[in-house]
Amino acid sequence: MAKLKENSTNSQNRRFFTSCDMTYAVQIIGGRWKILILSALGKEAKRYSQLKKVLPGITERMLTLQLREMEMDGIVHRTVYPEVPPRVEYTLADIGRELLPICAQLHLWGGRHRNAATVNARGTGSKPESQEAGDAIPSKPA
Amino acid sequence: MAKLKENSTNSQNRRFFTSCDMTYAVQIIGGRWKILILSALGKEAKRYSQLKKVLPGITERMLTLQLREMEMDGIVHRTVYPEVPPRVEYTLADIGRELLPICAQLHLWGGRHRNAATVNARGTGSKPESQEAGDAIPSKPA
DNA sequence: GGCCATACATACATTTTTGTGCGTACCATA
DNA sequence: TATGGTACGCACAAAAATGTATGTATGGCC
Repeated sequence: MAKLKENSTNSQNRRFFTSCDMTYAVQIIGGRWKILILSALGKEAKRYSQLKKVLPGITERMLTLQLREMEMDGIVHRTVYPEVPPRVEYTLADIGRELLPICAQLHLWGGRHRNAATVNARGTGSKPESQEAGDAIPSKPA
Repeated sequence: MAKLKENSTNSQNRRFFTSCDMTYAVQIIGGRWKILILSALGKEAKRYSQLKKVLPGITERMLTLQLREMEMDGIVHRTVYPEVPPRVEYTLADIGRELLPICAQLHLWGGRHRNAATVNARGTGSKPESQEAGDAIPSKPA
């Protein structure tokens, strides 16, 4: 009960963020899995189960949710083949594909920076090994 | 009680994310305020109170937290002038400055995309007006 | 003394994100 | 009949992010 605070700072900010081009973009690639999925699909279309394999540690729920959001955001396409064991393929839309170079730059920046910054401990273990996340990361975006 | 699950998928994923260059980068610019602060500081050094003015709706707590994190991540510098009313100036570090072009691209992408995508309702109100967030957004990054 | 401003800190509450565990429809194959 | 695979859906739970409210130290000014 008490107050539902529909007009709290939180709500207002949320409204603002979707109205700012930059934060809007960050909301779309933000979160734990979005860019990884993006990169994974950057190489080629993949089906649900393939994405699961490629993304280490993602749960089915998260994969579904993220894909749904990305679909709503118009950066991936979803194609259902009404076959016997169901088959669903995910593809990058054009606007999604436009994000790939940005991902690549983030990847480069991350690499450079992590070597420079001497482990300022934001994770738990933080061994500075650059695991490449399967084929999730586009080594050559173009 | 029950289990604290130190080795839950969550923890493992967190570890993975800091070991992947790309997600590492996203963690740094991700969140509600990071890029806005980044962009704001991209133009010129600013002090705490100035940032507050420039960032619509941010709370002092959030501003402090974000700045602290960005400091730890080595993308901003913090300079304290031991004056009578305290004065603290925040500057972009070099690695922070390297993010500016990426921000600019995100900004561009966001602009293009939001015009194309016909409001798929991720926010509350979602009027497609592109507010420029004060001077937070670098219109010409170079 | 009382009030102002700055740049926070701290306890607490709420919201959002992410994860856990289980179930389902379909048909095939053993 | 039992089991297996695909691509999810759903209820619940834990964790992380964000917001609210209040306090603090300093010295100047009235």
